[in-house]
Amino acid sequence: MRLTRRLRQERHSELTTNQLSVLGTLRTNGPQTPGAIAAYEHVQPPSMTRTINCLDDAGYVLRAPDPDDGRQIMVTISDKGEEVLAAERARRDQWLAKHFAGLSTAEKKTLRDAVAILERLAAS
Amino acid sequence: MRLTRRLRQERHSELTTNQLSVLGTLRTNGPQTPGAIAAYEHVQPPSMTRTINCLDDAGYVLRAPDPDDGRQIMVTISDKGEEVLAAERARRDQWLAKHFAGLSTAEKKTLRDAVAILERLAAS
DNA sequence: GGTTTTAGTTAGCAAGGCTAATGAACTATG
DNA sequence: CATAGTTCATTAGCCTTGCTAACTAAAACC
Repeated sequence: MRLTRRLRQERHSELTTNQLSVLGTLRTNGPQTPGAIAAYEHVQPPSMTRTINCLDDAGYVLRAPDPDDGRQIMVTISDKGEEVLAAERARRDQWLAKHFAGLSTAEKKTLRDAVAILERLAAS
Repeated sequence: MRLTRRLRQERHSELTTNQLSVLGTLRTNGPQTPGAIAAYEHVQPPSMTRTINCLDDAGYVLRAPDPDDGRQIMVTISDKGEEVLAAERARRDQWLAKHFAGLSTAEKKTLRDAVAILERLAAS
């Protein structure tokens, strides 16, 4: 919890950390249905619907009906979404460069390794 | 974000992860003023006031005026708070035992080392 | 003794969790 | 093929928890 809030302090874009996370998922994994995004982000579908609404209203994502299955909807990141994500990434790189400067090579490797392990635990 | 929400799913007590975090801080670091807790948890004082109100109303913490400085207030974990924290810890131990069973000794060491590094980054 | 600073709180706003319920589209079964 | 069940997204309504701005009371400082 402390780490999450520490990172929230670094956000300076117009988007929240949640919204950036969803946008990053769309960029990395490609267009997804709301249900798939919700599962990946570990929230219930209604929570994701609301986040997608915010992103949609502001033009960061696009909704398109699935031609094969009328129940499903594909969510895609828009050009505007790509731009804001790139800007945030640049800012994050600066932050990382500044704070990782004080870490040794071994410490950086420890963090990289830990990320892989935690990704697995989070997905389980 | 994904990891935070993954962990939220494991909560089964009557308290939220935020409230448990504050309670854990009080147990580990002893009685604190609201301002000190807010700084440690990386939130603004009004946010912490509200969380403490919730915990206070439910009897998990106690507020006591500071005899030396009339502006300050000391927040202390109550017996009920200790109990719920112990119960949550037992549940967490079960979860860890289950999910860490699939990790090697080296992987567990990596996670322990990473925690120390991240604590430093969060505090900076 | 009056001004400034500091600590905690109150008020009000927005984001984002959740469950329950709804509606539309797909699937399966008799 | 019709009907019943399932699945997906959404809506509605609740609560917690961030925030800033404003307020009160106590302390500190000319």
